[in-house]
Amino acid sequence: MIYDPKYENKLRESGLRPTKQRIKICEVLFNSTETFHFTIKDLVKIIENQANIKVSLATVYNTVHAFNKKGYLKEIPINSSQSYYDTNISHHHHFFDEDENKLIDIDQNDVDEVMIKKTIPGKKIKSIEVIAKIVTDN
Amino acid sequence: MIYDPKYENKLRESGLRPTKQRIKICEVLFNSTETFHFTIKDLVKIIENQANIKVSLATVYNTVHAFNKKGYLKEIPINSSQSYYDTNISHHHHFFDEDENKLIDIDQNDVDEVMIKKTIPGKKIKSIEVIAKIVTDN
DNA sequence: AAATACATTAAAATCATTCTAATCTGTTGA
DNA sequence: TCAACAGATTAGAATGATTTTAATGTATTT
Ligand SMILES: [Mn+2]
Ligand SMILES: [Mn+2]
Ligand SMILES: [Zn+2]
Ligand SMILES: [Zn+2]
Repeated sequence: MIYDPKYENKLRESGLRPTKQRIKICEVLFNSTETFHFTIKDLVKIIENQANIKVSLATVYNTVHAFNKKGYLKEIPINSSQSYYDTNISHHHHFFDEDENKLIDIDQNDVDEVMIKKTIPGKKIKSIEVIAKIVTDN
Repeated sequence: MIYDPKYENKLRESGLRPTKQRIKICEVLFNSTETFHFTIKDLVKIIENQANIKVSLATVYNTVHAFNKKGYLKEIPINSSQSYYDTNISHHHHFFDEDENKLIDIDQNDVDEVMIKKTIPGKKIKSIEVIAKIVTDN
């Protein structure tokens, strides 16, 4: 089997071997020009729809976790029973539509850079996320 | 039984009757001058420690949900299997210490107001939260 | 090709949260 | 005051996302 070297690199750099299940996950996550937000359940559904190949839940979790740890995916902090991930790893922020339970990107340009004056001794800031909850206006 | 009218009001305004279990929960949540962050598990532990009275998990969830809905508590968006709540309902933001799994307040004064230029038709912003993840610096 | 290390999988375990349904208590109005 | 009712409490069951297990399969190394 010939692997798209882009995916092979992403996988190896994430500490994973390029297997056909993982290549399939990569195709779903990284093939499109548009980035998107997803839950594990969403991802499994997409794979099943496109699927000639079966991927177990355990493999999906394991692969998404490795990509998240490596920084090829970003987990978005949301109050939900499910984790939400983003294939857009550039610095940006989010609306969370509470009616639809959907994330919407806010460009970095659409928010002034968040400057935090307070510091915690011995700690460094790893990430800053802005989450704006939105609801139907009426 | 004589209720502290402060708690009786909070409860009634949240649509709940003032029972001794709920008064106890109020004492833990609202008695101290210091605000604090907690998970349901934390809260149950505090109640058990101070406890002459037994409160079921179902009642704790039910009461916390009612206070959150009414705005007497705030749920903080965090990637965690547990929900984190805040007794500080004033507008402020948070560090999340990933080593300790603890929230730390950031005063409104310590962050410039977050202005979002983007709008979504038919939707209004309900809340804006800034979460800065911090880790040991070395 | 054989040996090894790592991956896949179905199924079980875990654990926070929600639900159920039996029992109990605060509230109200006769 | 006190019966009747609405709502509250509770233990335990159910749910559902996530993690773990352990048997089997596959990529990689030698
Ligand atoms: Mn997670
Ligand atoms: Mn919740
Ligand atoms: Zn995004
Ligand atoms: Zn706080």
